[in-house]
Amino acid sequence: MQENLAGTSKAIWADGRRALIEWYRVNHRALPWREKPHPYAVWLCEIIMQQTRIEQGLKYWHTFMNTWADVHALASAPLDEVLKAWQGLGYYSRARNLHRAAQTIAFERDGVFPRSATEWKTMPGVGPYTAAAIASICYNEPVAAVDGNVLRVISRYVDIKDPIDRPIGRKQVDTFTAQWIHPKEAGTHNQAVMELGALVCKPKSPLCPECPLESTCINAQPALGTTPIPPIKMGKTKVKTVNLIFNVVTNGTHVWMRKRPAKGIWGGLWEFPTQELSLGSELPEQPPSEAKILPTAIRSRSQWGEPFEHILSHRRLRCRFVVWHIESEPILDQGQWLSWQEAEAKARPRAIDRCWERLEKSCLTLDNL
DNA sequence: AAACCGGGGCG
DNA sequence: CGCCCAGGTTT
Repeated sequence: MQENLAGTSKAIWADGRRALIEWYRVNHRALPWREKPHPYAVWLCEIIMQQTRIEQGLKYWHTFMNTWADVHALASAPLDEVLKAWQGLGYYSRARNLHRAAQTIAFERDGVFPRSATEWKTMPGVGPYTAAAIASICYNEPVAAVDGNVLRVISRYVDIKDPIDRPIGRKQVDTFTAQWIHPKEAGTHNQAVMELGALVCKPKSPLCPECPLESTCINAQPALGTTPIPPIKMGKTKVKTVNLIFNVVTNGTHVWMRKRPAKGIWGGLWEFPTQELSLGSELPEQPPSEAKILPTAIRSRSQWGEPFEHILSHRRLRCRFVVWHIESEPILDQGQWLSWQEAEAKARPRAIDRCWERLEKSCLTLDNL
């Protein structure tokens, strides 16, 4: 593959690069951080957009920019408020790392952003892709930003036969892009490859006839709807099924909630006390025994919510909540009483939010208890 | 090298 | 229902 970069093919890749950048200037989507790239806006955007579609992340980016206009404001905000603004986006460690990096930049670097990709990589939450993206977009440092789009586009373009989700295929993409990156317009070039992947070189049914790289692409398809072409991928880790019972303990005005530990799934978010049922067991038809969850409750009564499913990338959650109306304070391991209004203001996982919606629908919150 | 870590959208 | 998304961190 490296030898393809030498000799005659080198001129071909250069032609493709020129055509690609020209295509980008005409066809790129207008995104707010593209007009005048500022490190804060670009960094924030890159963190939010990790494993996230632009359309989904865009409103979060606006919320963050409007709420915390610069790195000092973000660094001074309570982490809980940052997590609340992040609620619903997923991968919550991104929010915690974003906040930590903001504090480093604001308090230890006096507000001075890193400049090189190498320097950016020392920030929590900033890996090889994000560091290259920021350094190239903001400073035109000639480093290749390789994301999911780039892996797909390049593996097709230079016909990589090894799985790109394994080190062997990944290395070949890195080797090519490192030499292909435009020396003077790295930011435009990187964004052009990604934009091409999003708009033209799509995972299924790529639009080869519209592609600026068609004439130099080894895998270009003559017509639409033809045989799928690389990337070759190995694989998907198996999804495990877990049964969860969310215990909504309330005395009418307040609800018992607890904050999850900072690391692990849904780190730092608030939840109802949750029981994980043993693997393979069915979701029970009857509420769990009162003694197990509310050892000291007096005169409680319970109501089932209807079962629902919540899908994560690596888990299939079969969920059900049970509402415990109690008249005395429960003794639980951790957590605290929150008014429904206070609880509403806490950052919650989507699965807990699903319970919330159903509780509201059954008029169980606030008024109608 | 593989697992973990969310949530949404689309064919 | 499987696949993918402007990936990084931990084991």
